[in-house]
Amino acid sequence: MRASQFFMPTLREAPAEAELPSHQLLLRGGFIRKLAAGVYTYLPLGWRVIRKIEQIVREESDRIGGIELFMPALVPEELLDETGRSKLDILFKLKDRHQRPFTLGFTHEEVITDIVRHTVSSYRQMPLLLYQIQTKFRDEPRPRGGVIRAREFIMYDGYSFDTDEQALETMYQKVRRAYTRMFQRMGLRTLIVDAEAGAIGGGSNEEFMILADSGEDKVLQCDKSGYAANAERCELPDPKLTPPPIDDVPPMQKVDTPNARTVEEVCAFLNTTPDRLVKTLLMRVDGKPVAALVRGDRELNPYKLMRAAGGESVEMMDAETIQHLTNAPVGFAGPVGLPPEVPIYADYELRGLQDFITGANAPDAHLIHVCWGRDFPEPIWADLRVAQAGDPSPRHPEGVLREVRGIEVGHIFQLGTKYSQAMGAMFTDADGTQKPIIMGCYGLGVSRCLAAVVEAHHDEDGIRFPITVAPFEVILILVNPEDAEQRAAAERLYAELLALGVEVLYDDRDERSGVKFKDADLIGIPLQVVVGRAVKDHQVELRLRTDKNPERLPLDHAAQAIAERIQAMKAALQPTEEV
RNA sequence: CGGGGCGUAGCGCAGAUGGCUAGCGCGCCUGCUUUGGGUGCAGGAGGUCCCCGGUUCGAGUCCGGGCGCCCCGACCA
Repeated sequence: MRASQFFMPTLREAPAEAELPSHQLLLRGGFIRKLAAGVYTYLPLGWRVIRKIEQIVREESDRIGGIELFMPALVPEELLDETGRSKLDILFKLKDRHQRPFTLGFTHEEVITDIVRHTVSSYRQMPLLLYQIQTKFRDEPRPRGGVIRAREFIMYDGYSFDTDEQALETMYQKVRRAYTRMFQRMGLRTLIVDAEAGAIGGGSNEEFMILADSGEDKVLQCDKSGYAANAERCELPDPKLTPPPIDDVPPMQKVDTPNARTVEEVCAFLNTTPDRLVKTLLMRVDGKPVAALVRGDRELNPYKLMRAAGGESVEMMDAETIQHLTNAPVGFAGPVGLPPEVPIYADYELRGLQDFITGANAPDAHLIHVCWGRDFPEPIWADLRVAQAGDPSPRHPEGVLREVRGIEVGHIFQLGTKYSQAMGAMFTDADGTQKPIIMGCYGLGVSRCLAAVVEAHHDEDGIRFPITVAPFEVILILVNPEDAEQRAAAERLYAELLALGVEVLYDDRDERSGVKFKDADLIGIPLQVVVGRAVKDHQVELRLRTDKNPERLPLDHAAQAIAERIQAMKAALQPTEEV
């Protein structure tokens, strides 16, 4: 491609709207352009990278037997009614001319399950792995960081169908290895972490994170074992604390705490510290009221409560019900005197705490000298609090959790029968019985990977693309277009590189050399070939975007040498993981 | 949805206390110049000052309402 004929509007200054390096560089380099919040055009350079990423994802999916198809972006809302997901607030909704409600596809479990329930009826038709690469629509509450979190974005989504849990596990592990290979090929070093399933649901699931300080997700990593988990999922061990003796604890006593609702306010009022307080959170698990106790300086992880209570959904209780249950406004709930039908769960840590302060279930009042087992029944002990850096590892006795930040680029799920059950996707097994199909689903953010690659590979001059996803492999810089000798050499080398199948961007623009060098660095092409003054010696210069020391090549052999160099650079990104 | 910030030329910005033809840098166009890291000189084009309403002799500037965008948090596949 000749740069003079190409469309690459680079910017000297970064637009003020961009803060993350990847966002700034993609904008400046002419890879993307914003149309609305979280809605982006992929300009030619960006689109070339997207297509490279897609191709890697395709090849690795096909390698493990995946079959590509393409589903509609328009999804009838009633299909999502079957699983209850039509209620999700991130859906873009619209109506057709007959006022029939549609949504724009945000993920396609229902659509693929609809196809499969009408076409797969025998165990002989499985295992099956179907996938697509398609634009997804999610009306995110807060789009962020350019294409990192967009409202319209390109996603790979794969769906597997198996006859039993064992087969699903085999499939899941295959996809997991394929993902590892995909990211390796893109030059992304990923960390696989345990995760929350969110709106997708189902059983065990893992996220692929690339580590970056700008990442949205908090990841906790054990420094002794290989355990790593999204902070929202991270388990904590039962410290097996011995309850302190309560013989000398004075009787429970009600004290007035006017307008003191938050932990800070109560502590200030009673002149104590948050670790002497026990917070009582009233929640609903599968719609039923549940109380959760955590220490005042801790945070409840609602998903942990949900799992401890054996439920599938969890939400905060509304203020009205809290008022009704506790006879007090929000802020004064406590475990003492709750209706017996409200089960009380408490974090493991509280087993080692007695003589604490809680809400009194009365307006403007708290209780002091409270003891569990004495003033209210012994609660159900469970791991309930949000893990944080410095907490003990759940997998190693001496391990400590450390916090890192990550960008989630992939998420894989063992769904089980969540969708097949809800939508009636059944098959006949070898023994003639009807069973629900066992599903898995696998998402990978293609457009997010574009940003992630830049986030992981840049310096102060611009992007440093790994050769496997670079928009071009080589940029051929003609220093002085007026110089006939240079021009002839560049034209010749350009033709030779094209003939060898090299993806080359030939900067033949009528610009000063400085502009060309700056642009070359900015857009991050991994190999720069400079046709300049060395032409007098029948030589050109080859330099790497990552190492500016030039190497001189004789013009006659330059094309071949460059092609070989590209092969070597690609080989270095070949995945090590086998499937 | 809560908190903070911003909206003036394609991009980055300046335009106290209301006042004349609304500025600067970059980019763009023309000519010359220059050709190994965003060259220099000269000339030029380009604006519903986010929108609506109000106050005023007069509003980019003040007031009211709205919209858009960014950041932090909540949320998140």
